[in-house]
Amino acid sequence: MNYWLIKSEPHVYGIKLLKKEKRSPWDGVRNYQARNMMRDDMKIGDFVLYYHSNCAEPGVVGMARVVSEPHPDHTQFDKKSKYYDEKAKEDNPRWILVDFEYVGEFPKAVSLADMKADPKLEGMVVVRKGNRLSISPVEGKHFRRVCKLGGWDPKDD
DNA sequence: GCCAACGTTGGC
DNA sequence: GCCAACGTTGGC
Repeated sequence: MNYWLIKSEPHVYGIKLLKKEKRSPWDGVRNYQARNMMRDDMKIGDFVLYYHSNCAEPGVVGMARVVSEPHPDHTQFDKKSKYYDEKAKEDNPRWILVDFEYVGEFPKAVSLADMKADPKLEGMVVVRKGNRLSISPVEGKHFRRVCKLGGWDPKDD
């Protein structure tokens, strides 16, 4: 079992929208490190901390789960999409993603400030200065700590 | 292959 | 809106 953190901007695709749609392909990722993690390392059933970025109070707001094998991001072939990539071909896709499923909202959000202030979360990728990766691996001990801070019982998973 | 210029992310 | 960090692009 691996744990992850994914960032999304709440005004673009917030956790409320994932809740409504139940599951979603994580399209639009155009960073090779993030792609490689989805393509090579994510497994069905892995738990994912859902993080809101670029907003008044950035932080982890809930839980999601990997629910698909890796497959091509269809937006790379769509000329009308802002994520269209002219170098990507149907028989040789460049961008690969997985689908995530809504699991739940935390009873209380865990803000970035809270995480930075918690000695138990030292070293976690998301609290590191200058971190811009939209997907990052999370250690089990950090995952459990964030759940605890959010009032989320991992036994519910 | 180096590296300057440029673009994007995202906290503040 | 500012700016630090850092990925990407393209000239050479």
